[in-house]
Amino acid sequence: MKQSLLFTKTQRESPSDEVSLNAELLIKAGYVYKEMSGVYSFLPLGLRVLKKIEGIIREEMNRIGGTEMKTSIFQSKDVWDKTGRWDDSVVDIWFKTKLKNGGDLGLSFTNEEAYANILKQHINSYKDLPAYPYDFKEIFRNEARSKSGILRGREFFWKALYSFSKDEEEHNIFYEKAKEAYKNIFKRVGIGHLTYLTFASGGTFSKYSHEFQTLTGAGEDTIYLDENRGLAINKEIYDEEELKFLGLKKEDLIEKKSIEVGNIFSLGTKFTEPFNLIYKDKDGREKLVIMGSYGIGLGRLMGTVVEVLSDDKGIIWPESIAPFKIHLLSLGKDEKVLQEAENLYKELTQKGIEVLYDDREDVSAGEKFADSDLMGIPFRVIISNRTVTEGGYELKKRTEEKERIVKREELFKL
RNA sequence: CGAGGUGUAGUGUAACGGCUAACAUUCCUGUUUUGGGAACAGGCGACUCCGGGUUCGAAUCCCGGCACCUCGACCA
Repeated sequence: MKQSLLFTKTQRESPSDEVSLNAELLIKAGYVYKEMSGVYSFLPLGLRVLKKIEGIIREEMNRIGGTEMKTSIFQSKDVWDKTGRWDDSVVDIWFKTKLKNGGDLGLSFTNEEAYANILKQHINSYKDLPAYPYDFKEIFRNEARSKSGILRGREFFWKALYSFSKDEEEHNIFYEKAKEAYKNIFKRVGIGHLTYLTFASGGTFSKYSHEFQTLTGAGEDTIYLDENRGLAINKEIYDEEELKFLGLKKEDLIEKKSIEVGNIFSLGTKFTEPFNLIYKDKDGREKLVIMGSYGIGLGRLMGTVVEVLSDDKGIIWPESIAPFKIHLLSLGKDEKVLQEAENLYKELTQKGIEVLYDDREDVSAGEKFADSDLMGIPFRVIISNRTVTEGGYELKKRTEEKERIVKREELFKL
């Protein structure tokens, strides 16, 4: 993409109504626009990052047998009455409205009931199981207070997968696979080294759920971490008894602030029972389906990466989720420079390499550098009078201080 | 929802109860410039969050509302 066609503009000053680092940088660099508290629009650059994250999650979900679909954001009262979760005294974060004919309508705040209801139409036999449907979707929660930029919003984009299994054993096998898939996801988006499997409250059907907590001061959770074992326990359930049960020693644990970037949960028959979601086993006996849920907030994940991987100049995207791989800058308006930059842009683009080409002719070098640092694209390639004279291109990684001259072969090898 | 704070051009800030609401940046025009947010000149851009009140006079004081931020409560 040519930067002259990118309508978004960087800002020098931080917005006065944002304190959190992720929002500050994403707004300054033109990735997101704040509509209202807890509600952000994703601009072209922001959407590209979100799509990259989506792609990684999709690959990992498909690899463990996930089948993607798209469920509606609109939810009917009837479905949610089955579990009692339509009731405002049970769930107070619904956004609800009325249809023209007076009927009730709610906007999805989670998906368990919707999935159980849909699967009810299709699951009859043990031959139909297991099933691992999932979707990417907007979720709406009327939070009393949103905070921390895009880390906790009233509208957010998530991936939710629900597992439907014949029995506990089959469920547990998938649950472990999901755990590994989640580890892969966080590793691939660049925060694996700071993300820990964390034991958290499990509810009625299992002793624990598992959260994936990324260490950052911007987080709203407190965990007790055993760094050597790579395990943590959420403060919510932290006590002597739990520690003993998990085999964790108090003296090995350190208290850390963290943000929950994902969670996986065994639901047992909590949602299948109200929907009478049953199947016939080999002997013709009816059994309730065992369910599990697996969620990741994509916007939160994106914000967490910014929190954890930025410096005083701006964002530092990992290659895997950067909006572009290369930021190509032309300096000055010398004909030769512009021509060479244009050629390189075309060539790289034709090879399928994502390039943001800063082709603005009337912008000073310093401003281009500052913009580039702020946006955080992994590789910067500069074409200027200097490089034209010397031959080759100037290459600098966002994570490195010094640039170096590379020949075209070397660049294309990258 | 409880507590505290803040609302002024697109953005960031300033202005004693008193002149045409100022400065920087962005943007536009022109000249000059091009390796770390360049220089000069000129210009556009604000019902000072909304509604009411006090006052000869309100961005400024008072009341009510709304919005935003922070702490807490809440939070699969």
